[in-house]
Amino acid sequence: MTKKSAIIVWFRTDLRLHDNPALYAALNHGERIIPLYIHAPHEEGRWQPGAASRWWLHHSLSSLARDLKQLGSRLILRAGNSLEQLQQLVEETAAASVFATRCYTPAGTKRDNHVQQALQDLNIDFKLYNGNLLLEPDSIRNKSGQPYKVFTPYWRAHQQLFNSPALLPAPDQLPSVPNRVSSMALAKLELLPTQPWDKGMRQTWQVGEQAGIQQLRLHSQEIIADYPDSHDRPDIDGTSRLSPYLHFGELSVRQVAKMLIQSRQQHARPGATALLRQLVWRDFAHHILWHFPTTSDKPFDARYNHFPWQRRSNSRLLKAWQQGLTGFPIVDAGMRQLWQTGWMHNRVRMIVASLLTKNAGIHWQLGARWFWDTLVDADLAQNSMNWQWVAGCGVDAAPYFRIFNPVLQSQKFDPRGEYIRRWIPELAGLPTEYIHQPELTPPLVQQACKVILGSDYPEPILDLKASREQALLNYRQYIRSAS
DNA sequence: TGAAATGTTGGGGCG
DNA sequence: ACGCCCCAACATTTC
Repeated sequence: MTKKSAIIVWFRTDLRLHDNPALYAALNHGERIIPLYIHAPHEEGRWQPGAASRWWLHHSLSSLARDLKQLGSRLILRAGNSLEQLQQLVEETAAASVFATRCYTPAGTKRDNHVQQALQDLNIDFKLYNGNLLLEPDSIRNKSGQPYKVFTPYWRAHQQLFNSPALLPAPDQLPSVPNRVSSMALAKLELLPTQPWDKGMRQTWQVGEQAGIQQLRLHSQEIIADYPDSHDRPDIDGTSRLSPYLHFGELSVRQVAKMLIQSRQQHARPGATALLRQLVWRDFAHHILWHFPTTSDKPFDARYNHFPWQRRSNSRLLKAWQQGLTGFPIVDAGMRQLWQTGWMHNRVRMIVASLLTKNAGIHWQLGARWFWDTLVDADLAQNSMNWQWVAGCGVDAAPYFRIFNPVLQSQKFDPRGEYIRRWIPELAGLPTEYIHQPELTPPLVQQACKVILGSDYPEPILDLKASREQALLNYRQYIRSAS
C-alpha cells in the first residue's frame, strides 16, 4: 500500500470546523490532514491586527485547538513568513496539497498569489475555497461588466445571484497529526496584553466556534420575537453581536444567511431581511476593497484627495474622543464601551464618527485607526468603507452636509439615558431631563445629584452649532473648488 | 443610516 | 360669523 500524502489545511480567517470548504475538501480526499495556523502579522503591512483583535485571535485559536484535539487532531501553530513556514511543513509532512479559505484583503491576496506561484513550482497543489463571503468580489458585476459602486443595485443583483447553499457538516473525527510535527505554544505568539486591560472583554465575550453558534441561536430567537427597531437602540441592544465571529470565521456567514432566509420564509420577519442586508453590506465592503484596493488608505471619491482633515494624532480633540471625555454623553458612552469591551453599537459608531470627522474636522483615517486597534471585530474592508461613508468621501457616501447631532440622536435612540448611565457611571445620578446635555443642569441640581460639571464630567469640548456651520462651510468651499 | 431652516396647513383663542 | 393671530404639526427645501 502506498503511503498516503498529507493535506495541509491552512486556517486564516476561517477558524471553524463547520461549513469550512477547505477542511471539508481535505476530508473528502480521505488523507492525512495537518491543520495549520501561521502567525505572520507583518505580512498585513500597515494594517497589522490591533490589540483587541489579537486578544480575540488568541482565544479563537485556543478554542479551535481544543475542538481539533477533541476530534483526534491537533492544531499546528507556526510563526514567521507564511511561505517559508508552508514550505517547511510541506517538507516535514510530505504534504502534496495546501487547502485554504480565500481571503480578500490587498495584503492577503498578494501573499496568496505569491504562495500559489511558489508552491506550484514545488508541484504542490494550492487550492482556495470560498467560505468567508456569500458571494466573492469577482462573481458579481453590473451590466457593463464593472464592479458595483452603489449599494442598492448591488443588493438587488446579490439577491438574484445568491442561493442559500447546502452547509457543509463539521467532521465528527479527524485523522491524527504525527507527534514529530512540532507546534509552538499559543502563548509564544504573544497575542494577549501584557497589562491586564482585558477584564471587560472577558466579561463581555465568549470566543470560539461554539460560542458563535450559540450567539446565532440566541439572535435568531430575537429575530423571530421581532422587536421593531431594537437594532437601532443602544439601550436595548437588539443587534446580533455576530461581527467578531464573522470576521474570524468562527461562524460561517452562509449559515447565518441560511437561518435568515428560512426565518423570512417561515415567519415573514422584517428583522431577518434587515440583518441579511447587513451581511450583503459586508460582502459589498469586500467587493469594493477587492476592486479598489487603495480605499483602506485613500478616499474612494478622488475629489477628496486633498481635503484638509486634521491629521495631528496628538490633538486635544482626538485624545478626548478616544478617552470618552468629549462632554457629549452618547459619544463618550460609545467610546468607553469600545475601550472596555472591544465593541460599540453600530448606531453609536455613526454618531461618534460624525462628531470626529465633521464637527472636529479630524481625518477619518485617525478614527479608522483607533477603531482598528480597539475593535474585536476590526475588519479592513468594513472599517474603511464605513469611515469613508461617514466622512463623505466613500462609496455611496453620506453627503457632506449630513452631520449627526449627538444630542438629538441621543434623545431619539437612548430616550431614557440608560445606555449613557451604563457606560458613564459619573452621570448615573443625573435626571433624564439633563442626561443628554449635562451642561444644562442647574448648579443646585448638580449639587443634589453629586455630579459637578467641569470636574466630574467635562463640558462639551466643542460648540455643536458653530462647528457644524464651520464644517459645512469647509466642505462646501472645498467641493466647489475640487469639482 | 440627518439637521435645521423654511413653508404650509389647520385648529383654537380672541376681538 | 368672521378675520386675525398664534403655534403646533407636518411637509419641503437647503445645507
